[in-house]
Amino acid sequence: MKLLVVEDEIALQRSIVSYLTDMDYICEAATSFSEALMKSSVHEYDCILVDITLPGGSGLDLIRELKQQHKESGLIIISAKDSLDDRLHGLNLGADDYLTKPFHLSELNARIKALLRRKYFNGMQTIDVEEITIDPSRSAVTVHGNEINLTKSEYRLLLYFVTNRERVLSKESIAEHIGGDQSDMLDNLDFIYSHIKNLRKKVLDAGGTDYVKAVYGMGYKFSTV
Amino acid sequence: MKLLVVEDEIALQRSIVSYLTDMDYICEAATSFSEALMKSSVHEYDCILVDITLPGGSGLDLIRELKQQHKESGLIIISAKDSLDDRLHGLNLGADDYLTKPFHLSELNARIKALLRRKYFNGMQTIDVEEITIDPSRSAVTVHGNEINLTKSEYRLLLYFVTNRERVLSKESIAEHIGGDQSDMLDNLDFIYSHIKNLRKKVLDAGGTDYVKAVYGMGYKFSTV
DNA sequence: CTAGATTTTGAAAAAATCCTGAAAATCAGC
DNA sequence: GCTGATTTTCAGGATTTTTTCAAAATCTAG
Repeated sequence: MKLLVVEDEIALQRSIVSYLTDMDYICEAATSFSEALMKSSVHEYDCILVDITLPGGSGLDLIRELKQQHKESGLIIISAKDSLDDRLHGLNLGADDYLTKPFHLSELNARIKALLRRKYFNGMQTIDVEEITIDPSRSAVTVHGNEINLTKSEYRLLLYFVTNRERVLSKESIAEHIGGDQSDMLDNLDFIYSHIKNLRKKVLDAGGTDYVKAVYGMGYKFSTV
Repeated sequence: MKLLVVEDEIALQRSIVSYLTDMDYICEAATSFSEALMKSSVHEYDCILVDITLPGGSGLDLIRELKQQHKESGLIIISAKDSLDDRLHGLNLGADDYLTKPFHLSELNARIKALLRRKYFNGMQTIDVEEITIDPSRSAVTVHGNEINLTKSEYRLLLYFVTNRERVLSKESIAEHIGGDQSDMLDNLDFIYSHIKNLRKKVLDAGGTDYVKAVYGMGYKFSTV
């Protein structure tokens, strides 16, 4: 399996490449958009990792280009940004998964493995967490294969959770990711409770497990471990 | 943690330095443009506070210089002006945060804390001290690999300790770091005893060592030597 | 060694947070 | 404009954490 790592922070790039090489992947690296495009036009990669916070142009454009050039390559976004728009945008442009910095290399490895398995075994572009599957292109969610009906807020909430697994997410940041654009509504975050309650209920009613754990005083964590 | 305070109003400079020293930061001060550049070229500071209304040259130029000189230092602008332009300008030149006069010292402290946290903990995978491992991205703490469950205050306390190893931390500064946001006047610091007791107990129960040493009459020191 | 100050400890009061159910407000489609 | 769905607010009770308090243990100065 051959990978391309597009990352301008040399230290991070090195540690990623080193780790993935140890995992028996064949790795190449690029530090800029142009280099990434050039390399990907010559070689065929099973999976491309892209840091969309790369300087010198929007990373999202690179994703569009890469996806056009190499429809077969899996695409994983690495981002320092914490913005829902960027993620949805990236996923809509055809990325298969994404990872928010900082991340564990083992987590990256797991994502790559999952992506390659999906890519080569069923070709579905979905985010899978245990019995929950999210299809961002359709904004559809299934539990044990049965589709459940989520409201927009619940869907955003779930997406924010599953893309930040095992992390403690503050109610403030959750509110931002549900609310969309309004950033100065710090007065009352109680509506979070309702959305979490409703999401939990729908997942449980569909026979799923409640992975949403409250972390007292800190927020919530979507934990499958 | 080492800070440089660039402020020409002596009274304000004194009160800032005095307060931040109480918070157990190591502080140095500069009263002019040239002094700031000189000091910053000799020492490496974790964070530099700049009053951009400094006489003898535009403070924004100083920011540009400082940022060129020391890309690693965090940079917080202090200004009497309340203009959006100045703020944007400063941030565009590479400042990390911005504070408008007059401000509460506790507010300044909060900004510094947040900046240092971003600077040092984002991108860092874990903080390891002997058998204790802290994963800031997950707010998780393990002792000998076993996760222990800390409350918010205990977690903040531990984080403050491990990032200031071998230094005596006053009860006042510890209280500040636990309290987080509201920080006016803390008449009674006894609650620290409870948090320290609980943190010690949880670490010991997990088979760890108690590195929290009381320094009679001075405060506490997290010492592994 | 003693006296006074400081730290430790346990327990109880106070405060904060989370969960739930239901009502009020808002939004979207017709 | 109406109607149903969605979002937000609100109040209670349950739970957890934080803070207070007082007694016991420990420490330092003199």
